[in-house]
Amino acid sequence: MPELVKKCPECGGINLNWNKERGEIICRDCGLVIEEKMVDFTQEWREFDSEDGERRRAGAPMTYTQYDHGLGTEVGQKADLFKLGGKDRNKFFRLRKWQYRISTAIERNLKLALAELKRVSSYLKLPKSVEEESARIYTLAVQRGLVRGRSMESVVAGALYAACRRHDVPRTLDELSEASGIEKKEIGRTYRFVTRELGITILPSNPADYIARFASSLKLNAETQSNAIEILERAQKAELTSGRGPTGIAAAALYVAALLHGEKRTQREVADVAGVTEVTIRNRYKELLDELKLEKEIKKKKKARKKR
DNA sequence: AAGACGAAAGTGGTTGA
DNA sequence: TCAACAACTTTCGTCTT
Repeated sequence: MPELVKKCPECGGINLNWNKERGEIICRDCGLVIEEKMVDFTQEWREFDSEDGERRRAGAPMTYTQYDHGLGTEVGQKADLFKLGGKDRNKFFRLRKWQYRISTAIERNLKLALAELKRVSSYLKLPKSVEEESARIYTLAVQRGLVRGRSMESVVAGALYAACRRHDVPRTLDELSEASGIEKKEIGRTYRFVTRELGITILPSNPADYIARFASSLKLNAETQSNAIEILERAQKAELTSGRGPTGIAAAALYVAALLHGEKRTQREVADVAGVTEVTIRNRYKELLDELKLEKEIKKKKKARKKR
């Protein structure tokens, strides 16, 4: 936990939960997401085998976010020139030419793409692990020639979207779209294409993964939030969730939970943060009421309000 | 007047013949 | 490759608070 944040600015509670993977600090008392999208400060050593503890002294960790995996060697250093005699100097130029040739179109493409990837990733403040994963996916995509016929940016966005999903830090297509400037449709298309071609299996994202983020932007308290998750679990048991958009379900669960806790939000407000329409919320909401027998509770609430 | 509700038509994607 | 289909959106009129 970084030292900067010790208390929750909302309720003053010190019971904070730092979720490194998601880059979030969540107040257990009031549910406020204090440092959403915070960068992950932990180092990534996972490229190394842990059997040999000394190994980490061998250099910086290999990383996919450097276009040559951080292992590149420059042949063209000027200082070396003066150490060489005439013959060797020819050799030097030959080597340099060779080096130039192998820095193929692929590598140049990668260099550009990874710059773009970093840009978008930092705009969304995604954890390093996700950035790494998406860089890996993009690299594979380039090697398989999947970028041909598609814009580099859209493939980058697709890779990021996939990586987010794999790490259970889902971002909506809308968010990716805003960050990358690529149309939602296009991102979805390349995302599907790339994952299919690379044989990457991605489970449908869990609606619960969206709750914390949505609840935070709606400024709902922790009780409401955990209630929403509870509703979600019941919905899953009633098989209301399969085939539906996870964001819509999450939004509806939050909407109901907010009603039940007397922190009513309009359908529009909830719809906006979840990136769905009111109609979808209504449909999910209705299903929730039907299947989970929540009508009574809602009616109770209404009566309670009338009394006042 | 704003919010909630629901019907109807349209969109983009999946599936199965 | 095409048609049927499900989920979701857009739009719009009506009812409720």
